[in-house]
Amino acid sequence: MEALAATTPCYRGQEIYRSEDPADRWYRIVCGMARKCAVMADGRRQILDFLLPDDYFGFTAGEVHHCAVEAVQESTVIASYPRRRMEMLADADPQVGRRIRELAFEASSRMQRRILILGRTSAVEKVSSFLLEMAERSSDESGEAVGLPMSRYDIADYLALSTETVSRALAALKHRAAISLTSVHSVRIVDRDALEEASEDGGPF
Amino acid sequence: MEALAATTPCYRGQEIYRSEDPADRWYRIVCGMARKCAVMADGRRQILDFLLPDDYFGFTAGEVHHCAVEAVQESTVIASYPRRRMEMLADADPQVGRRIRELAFEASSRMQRRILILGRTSAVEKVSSFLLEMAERSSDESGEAVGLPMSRYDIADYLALSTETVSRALAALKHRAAISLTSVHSVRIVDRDALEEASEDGGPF
DNA sequence: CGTAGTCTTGAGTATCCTCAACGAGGGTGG
DNA sequence: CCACCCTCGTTGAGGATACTCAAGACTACG
Repeated sequence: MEALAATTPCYRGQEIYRSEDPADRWYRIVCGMARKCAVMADGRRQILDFLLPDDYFGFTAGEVHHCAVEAVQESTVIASYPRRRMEMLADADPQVGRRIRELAFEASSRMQRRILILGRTSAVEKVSSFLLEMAERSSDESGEAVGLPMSRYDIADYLALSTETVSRALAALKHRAAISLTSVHSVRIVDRDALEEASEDGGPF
Repeated sequence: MEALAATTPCYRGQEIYRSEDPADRWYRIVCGMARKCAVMADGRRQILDFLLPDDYFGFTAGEVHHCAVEAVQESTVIASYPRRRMEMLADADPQVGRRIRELAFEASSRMQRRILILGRTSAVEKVSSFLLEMAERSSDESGEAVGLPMSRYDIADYLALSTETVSRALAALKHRAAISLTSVHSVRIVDRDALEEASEDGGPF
């Protein structure tokens, strides 16, 4: 598989593909971060997923993409695979075919987890769940410090909230001593139990 | 594929599988309707998907299911396929393997559409989008009558709203002459343009 | 060091949720 | 066949939450 891969460095904000582009390649994040987004008729943007290292994306049954993917960080590196040749490879090699199926199932599971987060009612619940998700996925484990390279606006579009509400929810969690903001784009989980509790019942105070 | 299928009739509310059950079969709705749901720690329920005829489900990369599936309608019929043997079949027959991949990609796309609906901000937008989605998926085209066999509570858990708000949104759409309620569980789309406008459409897919 | 963009905080308003009561079907048993 | 009950659906009033608008603080970058 990797023999067919092409790696591309991307600058901050670069579009890896756009909505309606032909879906003739599959992709994987090598390092950095990207966002999968859709723009609605009225101009509002919705972020469907943040893509982290080793996440695959660009899979579709049809011939075109239905959303865009853009690099979030400077120096994000993308590996891409020619779709037709990968499909031929999957047809020829059951092991590859099985791996692709698993990747597709995982993508589906990730979307389901997203729905569970969006289904949470309060803003604090959403933001807490988001932080726990990012902590688990980035799996730095470096003292529970979680990098949030995306903007607050990105987070808001991801959680279907306003930027102000995201800010306020972070402030509330900080006030509860569940997290601390080491910098604007780096959160440290101080009290994981408190954060998990906030992600479940989120009730104020 | 179909040679290995077992078909099972289900009564209303019957569990096809539960959360944490071993994931050793794949499924397809033959007729009727089912709901995929997750229960959170505090007892609240979230409906991740409504499953309509010819929808496949039960795919997962892991060994257990992470949510439950229950029949919504009386006399829902489910076809199920032994996972191991299907995987062997997919390994042996590239055509089958390709089909399974496509089904997985489609499941992922459906989840993405769900996220776009949940990301909509107002209740009327959510309900309008939901009705349009159901109309498209059931594809009756019988005078634009859409069957809603699930309860209002189910719809509420699907859209992350309260039952009362779902009722009010339906009443509002009725008042705008976008829909009419032929019965409690059947909606007729009177003015599709008005409904699409209410959903602030433009979402891709 | 200055500027532009991002982030935070505040005040007021709109929306949705909670609580509550009432009405409509669908079964069941008398 | 009717009365009854139980669930589900609708409607209303009040309160909580998040959004909008606005201004100030901070950061990144030239």
